[in-house]
Amino acid sequence: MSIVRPWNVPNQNHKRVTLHDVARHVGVSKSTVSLVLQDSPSVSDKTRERVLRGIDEIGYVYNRKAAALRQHQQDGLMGVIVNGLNTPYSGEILNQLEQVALAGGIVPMFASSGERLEQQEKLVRLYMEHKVAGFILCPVPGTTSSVLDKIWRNGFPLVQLMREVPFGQFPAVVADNRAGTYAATRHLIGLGHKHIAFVGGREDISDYHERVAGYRDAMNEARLSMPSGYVYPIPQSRAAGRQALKAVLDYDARISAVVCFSDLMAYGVLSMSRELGITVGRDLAVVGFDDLVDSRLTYPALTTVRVSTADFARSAMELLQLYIRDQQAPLERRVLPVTLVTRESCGAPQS
Amino acid sequence: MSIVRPWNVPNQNHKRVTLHDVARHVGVSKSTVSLVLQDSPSVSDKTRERVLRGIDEIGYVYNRKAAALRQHQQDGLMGVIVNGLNTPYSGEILNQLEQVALAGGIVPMFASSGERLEQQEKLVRLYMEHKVAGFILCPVPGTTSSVLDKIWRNGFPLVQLMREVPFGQFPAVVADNRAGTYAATRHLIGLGHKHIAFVGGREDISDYHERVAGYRDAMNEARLSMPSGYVYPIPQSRAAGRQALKAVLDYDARISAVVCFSDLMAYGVLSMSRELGITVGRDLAVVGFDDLVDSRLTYPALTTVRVSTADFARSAMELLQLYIRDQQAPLERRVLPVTLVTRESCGAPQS
DNA sequence: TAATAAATTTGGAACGATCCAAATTAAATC
DNA sequence: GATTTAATTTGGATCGTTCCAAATTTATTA
Repeated sequence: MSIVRPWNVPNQNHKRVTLHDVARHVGVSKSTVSLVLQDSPSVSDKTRERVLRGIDEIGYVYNRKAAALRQHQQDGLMGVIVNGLNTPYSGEILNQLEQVALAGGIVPMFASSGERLEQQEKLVRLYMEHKVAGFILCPVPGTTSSVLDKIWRNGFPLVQLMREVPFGQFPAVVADNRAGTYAATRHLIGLGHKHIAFVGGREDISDYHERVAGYRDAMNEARLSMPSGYVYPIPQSRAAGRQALKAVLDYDARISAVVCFSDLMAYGVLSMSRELGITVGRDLAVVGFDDLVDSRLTYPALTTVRVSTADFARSAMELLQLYIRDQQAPLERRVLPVTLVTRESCGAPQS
Repeated sequence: MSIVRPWNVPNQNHKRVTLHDVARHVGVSKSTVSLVLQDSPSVSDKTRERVLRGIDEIGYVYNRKAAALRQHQQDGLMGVIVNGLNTPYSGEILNQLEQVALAGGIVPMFASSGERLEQQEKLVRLYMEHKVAGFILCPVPGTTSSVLDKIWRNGFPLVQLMREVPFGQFPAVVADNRAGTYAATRHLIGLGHKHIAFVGGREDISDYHERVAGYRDAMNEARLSMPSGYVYPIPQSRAAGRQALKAVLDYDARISAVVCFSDLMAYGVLSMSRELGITVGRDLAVVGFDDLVDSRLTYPALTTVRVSTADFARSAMELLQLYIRDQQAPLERRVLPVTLVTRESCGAPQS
């Protein structure tokens, strides 16, 4: 396993301006310049001023690699691995994470696993080589706790985002999935629906089971029957949503409501409804999950379960920061609250 | 200007396994281990084998920082700064860029400027401190060529993506914006429209002017009049699209077609049309720009100008690689071809 | 087998910052 | 002005690699 060489880069000739150069230019020692950089109180205002000016004059750029080398490890990078860069929900989370991270002086490195185990592994290794301070990770289905354990034991703290590895003892920030679909399903039941399907999600990911459980809770509570064909798992995408609607209606034409694993799935359901001549909000009720920004502008506007992406980001960063400070800190698992936001897609009066 | 400290991280105690440890464990010199890592041909198969095993046994992780320090500079990072992480178009580009980059052994660092100059500047400085090999940058409106010049003169090659700084002599990859809106407008004219508006875009960004120019070209060619209110620039978002439609219809109720600066704007236009009881495809023709994945599933499906995000990514990386190899390489500016994809939103038969 | 050539392996000097203890300078006290 | 004390400044040693010239081992040839 030899190292990956980034392209074929000629050893850069461009002579680097170093701390030493600044020192010489200003006429002090390199130690002094270093002290100024980390604004130590033990340097006089006069010299600080002079050094600062000198830095500007010769265009010095701080070298974090050299610094990190000396001060044993990390230089303010953080690895964030999500399932996809171009899925709308990830986009919103990334955006939030970036803001929180930069505010804390941390530079996030985002990447997507594409739901592929070997890609995830490759990224993890690469990021470890770059000595990230820690990982925020949305584990690919099939990730074993031994994979996470290897990361952790190498000295890299990690927090799981959105999903969890089964039986693993690692920090995580997840939505209250069960409560979300429970509320959604209850809402539909309250509107008089009797035949309610659940579509989308992958059976090998933790959040799927939680969301199905919430749906089942509500259905059982109302003593409504759920034949096997009412639950239709499928990896999420708009296209899958289209397919799923067709599948459940084929199974039982009486189905008058579907709770979707995600908004993305719901978009597909909406699209297929149009194609089948079904009017959503009247003939069919649809609930999503996530509350993407698009969801208030779909036609009809989508009733959905909201999870705050800002909360996700903030909680994840807080936890990660905790474990970076102290890897031995007690294990914490945060469950974020969800709220049902009713719009037009269920035909109910808007909230 | 003192350096930004990433949180308050205790000097990591976790004893690092170094190349030296591997050497001692295997019983060779550190130089040999280093040679194995870079799979040099001058090491015998037997020792290579032994070293590789040793690396596994004691769980060594390559330290790119140390390496980069010695080999004068970069360690395979690349800075990518786009305008937003959560805009659909960026998501698609990021996704493509990541794939191309990783395939080349480069780890991309994505960030968003949020269209704010000072944020862009901060990111650039941060990335320079991390010694990225180069930048791919979608310049914030208002970016002067002197800003880019500073980056370039510091030894960091850069390629502009999607937009260009005025009068700057820097490499760029842009879409053939003018041809795109020209084709879109001609399409509408061909369908018999006489009152055609152009909505969206910021006047301080290069692509806006190009797209408006394409629209004007077609209008002039057909001798159609364009009173000032027909062109309605506004920073893009769905909400802006809604507002824009209202504005142009207020200005002239005869307007029967709008070419939008982007698909995102078009989504807003679609949404507002519904609200106003206007049937798109019959009463109003709408054309977008970008061809987001969503655009084939909107209602009605959006006619739009496609620019391949894969082409964008590949071209940008090729150029960057070129300049990383040789900063003196002749200036290149790539204009990517566009194609009009006709769907339902103009009422024309689908292509 | 000795001499030569080729193939491997190796120690030590970088790289550019930080940290520490020691040296210098300035301020405060007698 | 001499001492003590506090405030600044400073030279090395160090972090974990790579690179180089030199040393060692192995293979080839006379």
